[in-house]
Amino acid sequence: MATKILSKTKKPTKTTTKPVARAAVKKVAAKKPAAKKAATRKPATTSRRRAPRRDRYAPTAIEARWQKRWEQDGLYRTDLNDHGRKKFYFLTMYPYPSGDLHIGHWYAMSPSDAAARYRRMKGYHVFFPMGFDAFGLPAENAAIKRGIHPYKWTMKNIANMRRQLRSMGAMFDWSKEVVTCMPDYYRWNQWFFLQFFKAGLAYKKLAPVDWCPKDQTVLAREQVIGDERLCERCETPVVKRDLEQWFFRITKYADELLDFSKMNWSERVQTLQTNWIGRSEGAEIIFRSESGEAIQCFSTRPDTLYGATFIVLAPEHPLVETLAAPERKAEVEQYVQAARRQSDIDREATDKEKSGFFIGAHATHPLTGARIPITIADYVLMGYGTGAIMGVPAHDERDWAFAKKYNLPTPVVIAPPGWDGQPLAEAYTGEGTMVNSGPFDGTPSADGKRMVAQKLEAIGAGKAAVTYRLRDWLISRQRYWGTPIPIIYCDEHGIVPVPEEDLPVILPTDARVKFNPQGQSPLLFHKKFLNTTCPICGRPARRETDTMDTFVDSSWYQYAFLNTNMKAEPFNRALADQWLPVDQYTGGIDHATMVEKAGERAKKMSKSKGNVVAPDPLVRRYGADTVRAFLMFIGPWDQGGPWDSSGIDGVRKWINRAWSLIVERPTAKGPRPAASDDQIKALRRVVHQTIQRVTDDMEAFKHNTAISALMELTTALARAKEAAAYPATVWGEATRALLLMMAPIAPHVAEELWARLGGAYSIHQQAWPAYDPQAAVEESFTLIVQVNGRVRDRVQVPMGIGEARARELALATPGAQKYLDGKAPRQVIYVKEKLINIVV
RNA sequence: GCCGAGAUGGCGGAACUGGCAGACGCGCCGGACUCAAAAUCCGGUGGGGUUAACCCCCCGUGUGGGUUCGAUUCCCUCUCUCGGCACCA
Repeated sequence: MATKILSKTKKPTKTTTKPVARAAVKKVAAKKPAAKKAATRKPATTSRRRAPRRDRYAPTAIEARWQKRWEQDGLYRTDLNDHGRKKFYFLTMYPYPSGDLHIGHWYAMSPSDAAARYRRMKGYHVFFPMGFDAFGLPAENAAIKRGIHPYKWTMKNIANMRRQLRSMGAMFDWSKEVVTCMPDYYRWNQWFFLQFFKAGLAYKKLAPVDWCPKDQTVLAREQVIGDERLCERCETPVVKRDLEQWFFRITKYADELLDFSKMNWSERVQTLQTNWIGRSEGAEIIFRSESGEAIQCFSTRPDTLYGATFIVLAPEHPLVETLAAPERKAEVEQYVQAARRQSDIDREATDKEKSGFFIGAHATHPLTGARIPITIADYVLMGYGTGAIMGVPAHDERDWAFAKKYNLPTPVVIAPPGWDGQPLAEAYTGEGTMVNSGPFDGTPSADGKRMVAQKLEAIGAGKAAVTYRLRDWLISRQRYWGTPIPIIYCDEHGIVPVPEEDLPVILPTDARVKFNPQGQSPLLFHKKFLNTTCPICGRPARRETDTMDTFVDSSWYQYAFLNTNMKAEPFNRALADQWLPVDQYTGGIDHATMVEKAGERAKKMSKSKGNVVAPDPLVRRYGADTVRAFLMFIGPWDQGGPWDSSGIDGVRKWINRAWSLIVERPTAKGPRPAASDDQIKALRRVVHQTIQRVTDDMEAFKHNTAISALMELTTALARAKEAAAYPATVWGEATRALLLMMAPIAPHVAEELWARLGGAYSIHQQAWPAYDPQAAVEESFTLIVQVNGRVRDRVQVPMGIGEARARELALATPGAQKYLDGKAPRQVIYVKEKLINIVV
């Protein structure tokens, strides 16, 4: 649903000091005294052999301990009524309780959690709720296959997935959890339905649905697999069938959905949305048949009206039967049946030859009065526009193909630029000048569109009109495991909405529900549910037995999380005003493709190898911190990609190194030299440069590069530790900064090490480290010396060097001398604190 | 077909506003430790040429062109990959 797609991460401008920081790291490294190498290893070795097992990094124990403590202390409970700080609402896709979390969930959620934790440390009042999208077909399938009741199956899965989600160590506020299959939740689906019904936005009509002939059931779109359109469960080709269905009139809001002015959506998502809505401007043109019927045709090119030489109706068009000449009825019927039998994929194949059929009737051209034939053809779709078009072969490729096949005339009415008056070799669909168009001759086609529409309106034969590809939302499912639609059918009063005070209409969970579908909702066979009384007259009546699409649940869950009293209202207005809009949503369009990929892979693997990419074993082996950090490290988050665990060792090693940095003594025995002023400066420099890098990366949701920076900092600190003894203030600042920056990414180990350093509980309630630009500043830089754009030398110079001096130094370098070869420079380009390019 | 995103070592990926391409990690190679292996630690690692060695040189960010002192970065062409839409009138 369009409303589900929220904005992606913003891209703040970013300033990195990467090369500078790197130089600093190297510098710190270079300070490593030769003594280190020479130092005798023996004592260190023995001590390492004796001591190590006791204090090795043991993720499982640490993680369990801190998770318990956080839970006890309610560390992640958000007081929604606290107005003190700037709010930040993180929303992530709530999972379907399929039974097991897969790696795609972790991929979507860990970076979200890291971002949420980062915001919290930056002083925001963060809300990060979690829940379950608990209605849906898999529960019913499980019931059919294994005889477990959908409710039981769902609840069992939710219990397991809660445990798995907790093992991630995310800062979800479980006190606000929502489970959509609970009456307190779905009663509001029903309530919304009733409001829509009253406003005329919920209506019922006959509509074609996907139908599996073997399972005797209606399928949701996502249950129809692949281009072959096979049933998900039994791989039988799906067919179309007409059934009475409930709809929400979302098309009424199409234009509103296209207005992005108040949205902060990415280009890509806007395009998707625009595509999806498919707005077309044009005109509705009424052709009268000779029998007097009005045929409404939609066209985006009213300017080509004078070139219309035939009318095409969709085979399903309601006028087909009325208009067909008696002697052609049989054949028309045959063609219509053939078209209906085709699967969508055949019908919609663009390269297929156009087929059509003259139905033996004619219509009158509204402007010229010409007599033009009425045909039916399967390239016209009932579901779009009016289901009828005017055929303008000279200016539409499909009409061209159709006209050529059936030898219809193709008069040119839009002259292409520089047209020589000769017949065209193919359809010309571009803009041009109107010709052979009576009073409109000479009008540019762009203006003609408007003018022709006005003319039609003036004579009552049409008007300017807009159509959309977007259809109304079909919300009914002939299924058991969903929200009952709160409607009652009375013989006397027809369709009667359930009174609001009677909500919720409870989905019966007793054993009398038969799940094997008969092409109708299983609820139809549940007499106690089915039979009720009419709210108006009190006489026996029947309930609607269809249930709602699960998208209804998820279209408002961001409100439900903010609700503290689901019994009284769907959401709390004051809290909604305070907390919405959602500040960051993950799980939308981009990550959806990742989850799909992970899902596909999992499917494939389960088929071929009998195993699935499950996070649990990984967590047991590496710990949640490593798994989280690895998922964030592998690449830019929004690019996704297939799951591949090679490389996870690198992340594990990093956390290990951070562990030893804090926990272990320096390798070398005996006193280290006191750190020199230069060493202290260099250490603080790398610390503060890293703070800057990591802060920028966290802001930009670039966890991969944030982790790289932290790895570099860890290395630099480890080397510094071996090289010298730093004053407690300096060393403390450095190690604290490292841990604080690790906290969002690897929350458990950061908390543990923080505690060991004597830090106040909890690290997750500390402020994000402040960046000191003074400390980060470099004293010198490497001036690149180029001759004709190629690097020929480098020279280390002080920061803030003037151009004249830089030029002097650069020209004096051996590299420059060699390539200048005595020639005088023609031009010298100086880029401040970067390079000098000498052009000869 | 249309729209969008992308293409950088053996692999995942990095690169500010046009300024040292390949950060960080994996893998691989070499070394230390070990009876040995694992683990750990240290060093190396784009390709080619040249050298006894150090040095040094050339090529290199999908293709071809352009702008520029200088292009992974900006512009145009083409190829391929991924995603969306697709007989939408």
